Amino acid sequence: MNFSEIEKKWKKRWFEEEVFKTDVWDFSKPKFYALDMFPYPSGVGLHAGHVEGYTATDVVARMKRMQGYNVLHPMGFDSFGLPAEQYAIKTGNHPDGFTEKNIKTFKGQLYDLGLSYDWDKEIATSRPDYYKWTQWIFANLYKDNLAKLIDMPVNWCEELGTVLANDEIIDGKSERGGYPVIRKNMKQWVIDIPKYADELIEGLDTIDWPESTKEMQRNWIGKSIGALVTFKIKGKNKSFDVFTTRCDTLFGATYCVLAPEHELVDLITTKDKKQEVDDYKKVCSTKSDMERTELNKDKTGVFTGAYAINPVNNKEIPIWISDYVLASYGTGAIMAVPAHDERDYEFAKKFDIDIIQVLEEVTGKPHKDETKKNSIVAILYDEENDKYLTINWYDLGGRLFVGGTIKDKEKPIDCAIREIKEETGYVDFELVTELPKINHHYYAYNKDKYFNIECTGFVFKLKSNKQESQNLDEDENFKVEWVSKDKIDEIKDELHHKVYDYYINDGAMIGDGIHINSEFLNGLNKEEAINKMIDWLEEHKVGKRKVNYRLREWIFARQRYWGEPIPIIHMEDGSIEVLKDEELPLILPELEDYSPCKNGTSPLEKATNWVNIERNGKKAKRETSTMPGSAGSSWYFLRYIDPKNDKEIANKELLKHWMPVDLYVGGPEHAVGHLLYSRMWNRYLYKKGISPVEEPFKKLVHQGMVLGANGIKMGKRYPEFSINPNDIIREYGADTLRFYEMFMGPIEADKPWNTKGVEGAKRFLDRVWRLYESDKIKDEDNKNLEKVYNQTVKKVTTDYENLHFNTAISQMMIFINAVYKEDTYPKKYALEFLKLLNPIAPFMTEELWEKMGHDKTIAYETWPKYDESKIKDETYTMIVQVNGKVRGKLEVYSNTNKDEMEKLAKDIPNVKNYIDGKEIVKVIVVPKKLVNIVIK
RNA sequence: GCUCAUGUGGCGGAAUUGGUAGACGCAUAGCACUCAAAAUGCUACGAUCGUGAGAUCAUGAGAGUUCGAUUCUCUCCAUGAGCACCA
Repeated sequence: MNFSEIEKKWKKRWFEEEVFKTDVWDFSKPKFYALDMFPYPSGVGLHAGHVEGYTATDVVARMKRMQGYNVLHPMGFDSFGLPAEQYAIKTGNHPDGFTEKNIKTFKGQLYDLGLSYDWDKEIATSRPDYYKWTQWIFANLYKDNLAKLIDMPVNWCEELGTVLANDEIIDGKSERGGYPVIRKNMKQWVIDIPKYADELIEGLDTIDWPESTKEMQRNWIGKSIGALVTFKIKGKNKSFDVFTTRCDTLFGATYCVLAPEHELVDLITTKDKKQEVDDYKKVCSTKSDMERTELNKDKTGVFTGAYAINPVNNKEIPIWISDYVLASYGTGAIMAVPAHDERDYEFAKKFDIDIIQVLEEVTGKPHKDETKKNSIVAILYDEENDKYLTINWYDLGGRLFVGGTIKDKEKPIDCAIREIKEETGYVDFELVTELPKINHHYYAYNKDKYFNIECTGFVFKLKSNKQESQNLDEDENFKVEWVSKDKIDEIKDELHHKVYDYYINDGAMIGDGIHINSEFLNGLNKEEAINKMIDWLEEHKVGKRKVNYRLREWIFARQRYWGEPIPIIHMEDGSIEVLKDEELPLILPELEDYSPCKNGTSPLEKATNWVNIERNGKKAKRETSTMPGSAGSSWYFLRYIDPKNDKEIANKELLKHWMPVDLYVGGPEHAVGHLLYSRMWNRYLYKKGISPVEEPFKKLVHQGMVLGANGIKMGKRYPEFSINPNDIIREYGADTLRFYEMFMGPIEADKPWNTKGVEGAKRFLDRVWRLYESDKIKDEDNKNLEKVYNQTVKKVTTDYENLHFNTAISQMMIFINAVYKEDTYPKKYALEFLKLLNPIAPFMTEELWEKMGHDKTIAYETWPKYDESKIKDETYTMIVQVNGKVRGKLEVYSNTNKDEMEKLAKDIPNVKNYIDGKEIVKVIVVPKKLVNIVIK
């Protein structure tokens, strides 16, 4: 097979005859919209990962055409971006030329791959006839108050000279280039995406997307339900709100923290603390995000000297400032409950602030007749020998720590000291820490009684071995033993074990339990208490239910040249005007020098004639920021439907017919960026009556990464293991490349490249080719192939539908292997098989189709059908198990009933060996599958 | 730390309303064709024991549910992705 000749021939024919051109106005057939994430046209060209994703949609698109769908399968280019800009800076040439040249290269490669795109629908985000509408959408967002200019802290990258969005930052460094990013206050254009937060979460339930991607979007939006609580400031007629998800722990709030940037800080700080507070604020402001998170896990903060009033009990609690509270989340202020929050616990420990437990964990099972009592569990640790003091009760309860019941009016700590002395005789030790109380239910066999105890745990350190005589009751019959850590596992008692857990994990009690020290909440669990507290807060007008989101405004301005100009004019009087529809597109001006301005303003500042204009007889300046890369890609799926329309985004009737996208394939790296922004813009356009659907992408699939032959990501690091699709096409042909990439494994998985596998793919396609050149193809039937043929049609069809290309291919291999074993290959099967293979190997199947006497393309032939009755067998292999292990197989008729199956099974010699002389306990018969005989 | 995904032969992978583990391919070995090689066609191919029939073990580790678990539950380990002081 001369693949390069064949591929050349068919590329030419498909192009000249416009075989894949879609008439979008043809509504007579059902529609199918198969979309790829369009590439950024870099100079490097396509990589192996593109090939996989693009081939996948192409296979489905080709099958759908044959199934009678009108298929829209377009491609375009996300052509604004940094590399073109950097090229422009370096050479002084306009980035447009560079971009269009790269687009040409890309298109050539996409043609070479045999992808059945309708190039009539091509778009590029950097072309004015496209970005006119990006600007139009922005103008409308502005008019609808969803695009705003606000003063806000932003991620500023000095080296790139621009502001970055959160998803453009990785580990505190810029995604492109890896430069440091700091926080800085700037006037910024933002899109108010949080307004759509709830809808964007709810919409996820209606679409067929990978669960992990949906989850990522949910986390990114970060909805949390809680309450706003108002705290008054002592001695001042002021108050502040805090956001909390745990208002049930309000009785345990022992201090409050404001973010250093909080507006109230200066107003409430007392004179004596002013210097300290100012110093701290200064330190925080110079810290970058990275320093605040990565390098500074250790809590810092200062006391303001002011006190807040806890609204539930009117207690005065100190107000601190600390950078562990973020100005940008919630209200920039928190109530701290150190007993039940890790961070507050750490902070309180460091600054010696009160810790009040208001929730205790429940262990054991409650019983209706319980006796209440208070008790202690004491852990005594001998640091010198790294051993713990335990008491071994042997059969009467196993190994335990020291424990005991608190007597009347005794303090828990005194009880613990007394019990250690009485039970073990040790007297010289000191308290290390007191652990959270536990609410424990248990049954005491020796007393035949149910108890409910509130138990306090203590940890002591042994100071010396000094020992006095024990003071034991008669029934106290045990051995005192010092044991090392690994022996602690012998402690099976739930209560004692829990106490030890608290000791090991030293920290706040985060889990659920019942409330204590909380007046009207006492005895309630977390959920009940939260609801009751919110009711109480609302009733007393000191708080209310509140939902908070992690999602922030989408920063929509970049200080770069190569992006859509923002269609905004700043008037001399400070007012803002938005360009009218007929003024669009606002075209990027050409520059002498495309490099960024030193002072951090956009390169467009240099286009003075363009910037400084007169409007309505007054002086005015154009906005010089441009839009981020994700602007043009947030709506392109709408434009493909009607790309040349200069009156509107796209014709409404066409949109109504073609949306939503039926299949969208692209890399998982866009899980939150592009895929969230697109959903928001589409939702906005839906509300404007432009997009006909709430969700633009009905089904989404992520292709995995194609790794180098070493199993490591391809790239600059290991160029020797990198694969260039061009080379593969030249050496093996596009059909082989497509076939191999589809056969590698599941589309979503990361898979290493294997050149031997490519050769195997080529070998199979050659094998098919030879079969069609052989004289086996005859105009007669071959019953032997009937079953496997129908199975193959069925499996390939459903597997393509579900994007399981690897198993579809393996079925086609099974079919071809079967044909090779036969002397005749019925012509009708031979023709139908070409259709099955065509979506994956379009070039050679077109050629073979033609060789078999057709002058029209195979692309619109009718997809093969299968006959279910031909797949079903008259017989099947019945499995016979004894105690779940396969001991025999038997070919039986499909209509064999249960009794017969059992009888036949028992007659198999090997089975007999196992069951003879044994008692048969049970026989499980699964019709059409197996018989399992259970013996004793 | 949190969330999610994944873990099966020498390798890529198949099989999940729980029912023959390893389809298909790669690699390897053997046979045929050939003067020979390549190509091609056919055969074998998880491990261990056994001449064989067959047996035992085996789907990251450990437990559990079940007549039966790669598939369900719990705990742990490893890898990958995302989030990361989000109150």
